[in-house]
Amino acid sequence: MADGPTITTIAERAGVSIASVSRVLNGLPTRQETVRKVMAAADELGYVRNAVARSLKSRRTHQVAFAMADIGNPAYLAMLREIQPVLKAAGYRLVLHSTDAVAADEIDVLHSLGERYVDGLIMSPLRVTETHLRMLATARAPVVIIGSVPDGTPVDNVRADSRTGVRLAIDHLHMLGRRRIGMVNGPLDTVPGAARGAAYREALAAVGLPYEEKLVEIGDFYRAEGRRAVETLLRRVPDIDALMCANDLIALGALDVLRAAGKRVPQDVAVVGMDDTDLAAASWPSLTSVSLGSAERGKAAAELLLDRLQHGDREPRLVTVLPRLVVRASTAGEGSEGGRSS
Amino acid sequence: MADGPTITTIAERAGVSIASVSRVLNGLPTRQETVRKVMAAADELGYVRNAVARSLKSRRTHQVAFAMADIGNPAYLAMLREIQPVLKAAGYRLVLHSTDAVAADEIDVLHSLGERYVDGLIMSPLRVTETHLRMLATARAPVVIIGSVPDGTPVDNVRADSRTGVRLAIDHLHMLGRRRIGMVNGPLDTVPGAARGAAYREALAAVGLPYEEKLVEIGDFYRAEGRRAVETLLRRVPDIDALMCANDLIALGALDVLRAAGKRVPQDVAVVGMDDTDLAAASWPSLTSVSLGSAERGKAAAELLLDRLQHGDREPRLVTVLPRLVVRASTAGEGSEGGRSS
DNA sequence: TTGTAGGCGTTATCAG
DNA sequence: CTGATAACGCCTACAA
Repeated sequence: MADGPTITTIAERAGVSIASVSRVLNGLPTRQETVRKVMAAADELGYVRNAVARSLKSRRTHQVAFAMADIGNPAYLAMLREIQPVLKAAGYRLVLHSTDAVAADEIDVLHSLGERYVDGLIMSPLRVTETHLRMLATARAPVVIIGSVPDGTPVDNVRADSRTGVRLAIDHLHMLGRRRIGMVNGPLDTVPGAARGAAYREALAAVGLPYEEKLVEIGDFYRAEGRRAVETLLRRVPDIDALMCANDLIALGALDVLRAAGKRVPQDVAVVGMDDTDLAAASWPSLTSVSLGSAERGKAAAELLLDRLQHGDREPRLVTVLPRLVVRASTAGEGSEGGRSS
Repeated sequence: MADGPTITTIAERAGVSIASVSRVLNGLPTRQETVRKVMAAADELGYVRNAVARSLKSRRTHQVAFAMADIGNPAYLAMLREIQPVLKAAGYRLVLHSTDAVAADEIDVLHSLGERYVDGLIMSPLRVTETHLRMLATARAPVVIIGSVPDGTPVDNVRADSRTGVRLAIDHLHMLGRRRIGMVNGPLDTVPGAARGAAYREALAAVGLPYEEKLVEIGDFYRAEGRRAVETLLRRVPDIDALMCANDLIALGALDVLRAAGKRVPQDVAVVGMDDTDLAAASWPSLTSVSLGSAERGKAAAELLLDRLQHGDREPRLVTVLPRLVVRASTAGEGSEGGRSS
């Protein structure tokens, strides 16, 4: 752990100037003899370039940050799994932030962009405040937002279409004959919470079902909250026959509660989740879920960012990923597993 | 995205020297009037410290790297979930690497430590080669290894005890009356593969069962490989009555195949996984699994590293995390879920 | 082809 | 208390 050699050390050892060392190290035209001497010295000393000094000079860190709302949510991990290799292939390191959906932490990340320790940022905020927008407008490095931002915000944006997603789920449940379809949502002041709540209402209308407040319960996007919410809902509407859950974690909480209450899934109550995470396929019974394309969104975000890092300014771009209903046992019964329809 | 202000910009604006600006920004004793002027200028300009320049000078980046073998394996994600908050709380950023268990990539990470873009490294190698050891011995920043390294390697080390873990599982299966207990392992040239293979043999001996080669199948630590291996095993030994799988992904693959083959779990074949990932609790049937304490190991690793970053040199330390058998439906039958015993 | 020197943005030393 | 000034390690004109 001794202090490492620098180009100065090498220069002395090889009996040349630091400029020559730098040239050799960067493959610039140099006399063979000099190249040899420098390489030899570098090898013997076990020289490794100092990335920090290099960044200071070049104004590029070859690092990109990914700020996710909740590192414990497999939907974000699915994004991470796609983002990482794309960046790695392009020679970028990935710096991770978990903001726990705390707006202040997100602002913090945005702020720290100014510190220039990364060349760009991919961010997935749950709430988008005025402050977010102001900071995005003045960010000192390219930002890609996974989630929705108002039109005109000068950043690249990758969106899910949870509205259509909810619609697919409700149609499915309706076709299965369900008529008392409840919704377990996350906070309404979050972007996804608001979108999914509105979509639920719309989708019910589309199939001719009335919207009833008693069928809706708001919690948070975690499994424990899902349990709590479904307990409440079940007490209020004992004969509820379907549950549209705003994400898979909530849906798993629902399965827990239903099992404990002796309700059969899907015979008594059908359950649909959202995000189609690994957990959906592995749960018991396996969970019908609306895929919002977490993986695709992650990949698209990484590619948008890379493109901007490489080709600089251009119009902000918007990518929308289409949802897909993945039908499994929690709505389709024992027999049919893994069927897919769009 | 214009070029940001530097302390020089501020100095000009405030009519003081850059030295004074630096002092104010770092809270060193300064005249009130100067403080005011500098802060005002900094605010107006929206100044943010340049982390790169700061690192060059201070020789600290406040970044730590985590190199995991497979970002798609929930066991590593469980570690990540613990590591991240610990580092964050201490003011460190986390840089992520996924090496996909390719030794060359791991060497690469170790090598890039010399670039000094991080202050330390947590690494979880599947294979430990001579080169690994040589590089660990000369690493230019503190390294914590999650996994086993030979005694005497000058790094902090957090270990699981998969030997005892396998033993717990085999005892459990034996007590349930299983006598043809197969093993689906990962590559034997990996540290965990070797350990678990040997442990299986030992554990069988301990309960008085013979070791039979036909009961063992080697694949890789992925679900698809688990499927393949179990298909082979099932063809070779149709009346096998239990499967010890080297991790949860393999075990899920086993469940897939058994279901397709019309075998009931656990009545016909009992299945045990390892790592006790989220997937184990959520699978169908839920999976009995040996917890090797992924979360605890991650946390311990982060704490060891922080401690070393803060208190410098000391003897390398070894932390061993104890395994725990988590019994679920895949061995205990429909009725009993989530029981725990050590 | 090579070396000298300046600068990237900070921090820290040392006179004033 | 403040202002020059010299590092930190590297890259790159520019001059030799």
